[in-house]
Amino acid sequence: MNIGTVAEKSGVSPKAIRYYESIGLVRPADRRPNGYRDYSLADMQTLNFIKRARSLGFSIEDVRELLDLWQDTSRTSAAVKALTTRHLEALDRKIAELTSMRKALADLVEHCHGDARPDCPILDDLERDEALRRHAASPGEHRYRSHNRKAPT
Amino acid sequence: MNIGTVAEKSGVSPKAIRYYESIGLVRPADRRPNGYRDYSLADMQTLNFIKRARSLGFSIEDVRELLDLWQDTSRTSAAVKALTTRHLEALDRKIAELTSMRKALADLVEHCHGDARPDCPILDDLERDEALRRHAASPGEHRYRSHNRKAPT
DNA sequence: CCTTGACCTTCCAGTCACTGGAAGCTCTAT
DNA sequence: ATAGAGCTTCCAGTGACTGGAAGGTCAAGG
Repeated sequence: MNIGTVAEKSGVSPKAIRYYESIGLVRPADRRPNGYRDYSLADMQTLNFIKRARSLGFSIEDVRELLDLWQDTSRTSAAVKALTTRHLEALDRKIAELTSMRKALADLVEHCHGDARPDCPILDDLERDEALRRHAASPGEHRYRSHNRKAPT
Repeated sequence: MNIGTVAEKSGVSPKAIRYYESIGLVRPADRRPNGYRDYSLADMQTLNFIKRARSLGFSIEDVRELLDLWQDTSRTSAAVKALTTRHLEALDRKIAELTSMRKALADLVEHCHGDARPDCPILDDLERDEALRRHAASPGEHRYRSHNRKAPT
């Protein structure tokens, strides 16, 4: 199988496949007399495995470990679970971070009139220094009243 | 103010400040006779603004636009809101993507015994090709029964 | 037989937002 | 005088590729 064929079937681009080979994630492909890479069904399975792992957000280094475990018949499921749990926890941290950003932004967007006037609570928030932002957590809408000053030059 | 001082006060590292200058995000700092950069309070306010915008997940290019809007007294709050809404939507997409990964992983982790045996539903999932994975969505636990085969060599 | 176009090859550059480190100059305190 | 901290510039590296250039190969059609 040529690289284009295996790429299409596995959903991994030819560029990515060559890249994986160059970093030693997959073993170097066999070559035909004309120099073209030649892939077997087993190679395609490996690429599918990688594709799926990547789509679950595992890093290349994680995938390297997962491939090792997959290949190793004397692995323990505990090792696989530990690796996966670690990744899951990292995902949770990332989701929490983004969700916190999302919340702050939604809050800001909600209070911006979005009209032709320049007053904007979003810019007010960005401009405000951190200590003030913490104190500004009191209830009521007055904290969104615009009090822009000229930007520093 | 030296770069180290303004870095500490703004929470932006000296490296990052120099980087921002090099890409034209902030105007070149004044220099003292000895060649050291010299920062004003206004410069620090700009750095604070950038710091806060970055912490809300805005890209550098977004921050560039936000700074322009901030500096522009004839801006409209509609423009600021549009930019922010665009970013908010991107965040939502990212969160949805990560949450979907998280769900799949949590499902997998839950069904992995995590003991000394090699059977592992996580590896089974990674190994399974996509068409099969879709079909395997039937209820019941049998779909997690391990049926590892030797890894391709 | 020749051409066209789709493949394939390698290698280099660029992405994003910095950080690390080297080599060298300046300042402050002892 | 010297030590150590802080400043300068510049180059390289990060992650996981993608884009593109320059050139070889293959299959089909005229």
